Amino acid sequence: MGEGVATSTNAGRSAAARQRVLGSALKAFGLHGYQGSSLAKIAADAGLTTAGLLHHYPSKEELLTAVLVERDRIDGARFRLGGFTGLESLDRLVQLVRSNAASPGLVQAFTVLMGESVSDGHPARNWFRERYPRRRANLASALQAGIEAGEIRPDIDCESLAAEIIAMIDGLQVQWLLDPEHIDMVAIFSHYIQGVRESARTRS
Amino acid sequence: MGEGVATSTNAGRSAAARQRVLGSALKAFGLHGYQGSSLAKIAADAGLTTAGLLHHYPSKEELLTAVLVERDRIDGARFRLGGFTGLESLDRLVQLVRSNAASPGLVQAFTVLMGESVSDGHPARNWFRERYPRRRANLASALQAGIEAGEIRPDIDCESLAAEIIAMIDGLQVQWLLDPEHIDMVAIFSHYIQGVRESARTRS
DNA sequence: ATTATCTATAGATCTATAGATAATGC
DNA sequence: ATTATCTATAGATCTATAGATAATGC
Repeated sequence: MGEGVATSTNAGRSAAARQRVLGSALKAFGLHGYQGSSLAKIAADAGLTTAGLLHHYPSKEELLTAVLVERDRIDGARFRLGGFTGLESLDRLVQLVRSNAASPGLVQAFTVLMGESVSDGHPARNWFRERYPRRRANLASALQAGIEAGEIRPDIDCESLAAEIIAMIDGLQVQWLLDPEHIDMVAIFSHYIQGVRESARTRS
Repeated sequence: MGEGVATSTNAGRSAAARQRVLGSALKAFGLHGYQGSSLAKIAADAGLTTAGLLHHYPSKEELLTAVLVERDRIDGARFRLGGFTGLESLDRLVQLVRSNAASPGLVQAFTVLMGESVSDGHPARNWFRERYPRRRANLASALQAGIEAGEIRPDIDCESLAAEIIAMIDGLQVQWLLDPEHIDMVAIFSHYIQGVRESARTRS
């Protein structure tokens, strides 16, 4: 307990309701996509009416934005590779994929929204457009540090390699979500990363 | 013109209308996704009313199915790698990605539907669930032929490598669609395939 | 006689707003 | 006095059906 505000205060009730709504929204978006989810069902799942939900998030678009911002907050450390550089950052990515494999619901929500987001005028489009350069830059600079440490060959194009690795993560998630029994996402990614390591490291 | 049926016959008018509807539907699904597209707008774009469209495709789901079946028909030869085996099939994939890069509308439609399809109960889900094993088996058997020809190392797991390569194609498309100026999908994929070639070929 | 297409509309949504009610805050 | 939540509903969809109309088919 001890954490957060008492639910008998207004601030506490509000914060608790907002959290429940974010959770229900993420679940609904994963199950049915953004366009396929209705505020009424999200609200009911969070124990509110539609009007009650809209008191906290004034439109469906702002609710989606709030969900994405919340993920940014929670994932803050996750994709930031905190402290891992060079070849070590590649192993760290394998760990991230492994932890994704344990959260199919989250992965499904992100994959659905990622797909929807490439359609014109989708409210998540901007978020994804900003997210990818961030992810690429993050990974690219970790790899660049590996070059400077003499661990990675200096002729590697870190930005392109980062895009390539991120594409592999995203693409494998689709096949895995559609057939988790048959596609061993962690094994395939791990094998792929072995190949990247071998071709990227300085020949000794 | 000579091709097809005269548009003054019933069969001809029908076939022409069905084709227009399929084209409008594919365009709409790419722009707004399946859930975000309305039959009224698709019908209007094809020069029909909603009821007129539903005469040809009796429900929205059946329209989506028809769009996907039509793509199967047209792409029949495309992903089938017809005749290419072993390392050559990898070069053929680079050509396919290059031709995709020239059809952003098509790629967008497929990426949106692919994303939506991982949500529960989506009408495209089954199609994608069947499509991926087909694509993987196709590519895997082309690679297997390369092993038998002594061109590819026999310890390569062709099925896993096929899943890996297909994941790369799909993942790159997302980043490319969101930022085509910045992501050179063909260059990155081509570079990736070079790496695959080098690690897969028998050492001489 | 059959087929293509239309008008009209039922019935079920869905998002969002207006305004009431009941709680906490001071 | 402010905030959380509700009831009620406006207004705009959306899919699909019923049944009419106008063309082609034989």
